[in-house]
Amino acid sequence: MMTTATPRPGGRSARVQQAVHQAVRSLLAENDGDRTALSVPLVADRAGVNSSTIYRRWGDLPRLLAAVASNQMLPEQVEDTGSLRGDMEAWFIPYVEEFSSDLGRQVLRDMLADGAVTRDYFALMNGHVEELRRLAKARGEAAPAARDIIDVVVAPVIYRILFNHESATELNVQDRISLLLNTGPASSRQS
Amino acid sequence: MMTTATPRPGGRSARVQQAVHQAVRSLLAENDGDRTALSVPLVADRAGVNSSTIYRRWGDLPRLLAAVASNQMLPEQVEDTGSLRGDMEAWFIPYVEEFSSDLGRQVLRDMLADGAVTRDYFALMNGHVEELRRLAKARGEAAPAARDIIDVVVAPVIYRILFNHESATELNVQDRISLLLNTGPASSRQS
DNA sequence: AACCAAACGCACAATCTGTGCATTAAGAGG
DNA sequence: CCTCTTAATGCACAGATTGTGCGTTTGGTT
Repeated sequence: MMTTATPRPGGRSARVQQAVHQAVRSLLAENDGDRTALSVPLVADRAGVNSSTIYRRWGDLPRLLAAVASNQMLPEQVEDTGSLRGDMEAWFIPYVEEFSSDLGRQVLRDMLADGAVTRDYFALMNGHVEELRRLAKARGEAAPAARDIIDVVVAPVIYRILFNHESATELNVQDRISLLLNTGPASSRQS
Repeated sequence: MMTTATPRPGGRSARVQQAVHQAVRSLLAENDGDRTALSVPLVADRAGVNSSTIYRRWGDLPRLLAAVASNQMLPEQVEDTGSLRGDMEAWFIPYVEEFSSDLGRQVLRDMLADGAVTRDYFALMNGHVEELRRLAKARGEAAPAARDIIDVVVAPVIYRILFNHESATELNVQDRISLLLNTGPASSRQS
């Protein structure tokens, strides 16, 4: 995906990458996402691979973790459910469910450690948002600007996950979608 | 601040903490925020302190970096400029200027590595937001809910800094504040 | 002045990092 | 099927880092 494009996608390279990624995931799960419990040699042993391979392909542990994270965090493909609201819920709610957990939050943070990976990921997210809009327009629905979808729905949710460890229920994703689509509770309650 | 509360605030402990924090900051600045260029012994030497001291007080390098970051990221105190808009601009714009830079973004990420520190920081941020509202209400102004201030202004800005490396000018903080205060461009441009 | 607990420095074994050099395997072309 | 080419991997190892047991120092207290 947004890992290093392998010139030989079917061969040993691919097997090694899969083994290493799997090793990272299982080790993280075993230690509840504690980074200090991981090391390059540990991952290498678990993957049945030499440490030097990891150093060469990924540079260091944080970047390996970032690569694994970005693969794990791919949101589901956008699907046509018949309405923009439906599409957004089907696309974003499972995503939030997964990454608002303790382990999911750690995965998010791992990805943030590598700036290049993170930007690629943002671009991918943006692509999915554009796809949502394309589907809506094809149905004749009005669609908010991509920028607004990010700013009103995605950003506050991710921000609150990262900074305040909020759970999926606290985050109230459906309300945020309603807010975006101008059909929910008032957007700015003054007091 | 939100580092370990020292039972002996005036003594050697305080001096050591200051020396270590300063050492981290200067080393990070010298290496443009490259974490791989730092290590516990390096910081210890620079601070004129033994490595074991750092291991004991902070546990490991990521947590030390998180502690330093959270101290560095304190937003200015909220001040009364005569209007909510003015208060918000005076409070948030310099903050964004500082942390939208490459180095600032790295500091943000360092803080995120420690969940406890991050939550404390969120609480502090929330406190400042409440202070903004208190001042506004004391002047007889209407004030948006704290939750909305975070979701409309703070979250999108921080999200875009973290995930898309946007610069202060791209972020358009003033427009976001206008959006919050319902006096700016339409909140949701449909197309 | 004497005491106590917290904080620190020292020393050191275990582990990890990262790189030169040899070896293997995937894919291309005959 | 065989050979060739080269990217990818394994091996070995010097240097650096991690993290802890133990003795010493410091600062607040009585």
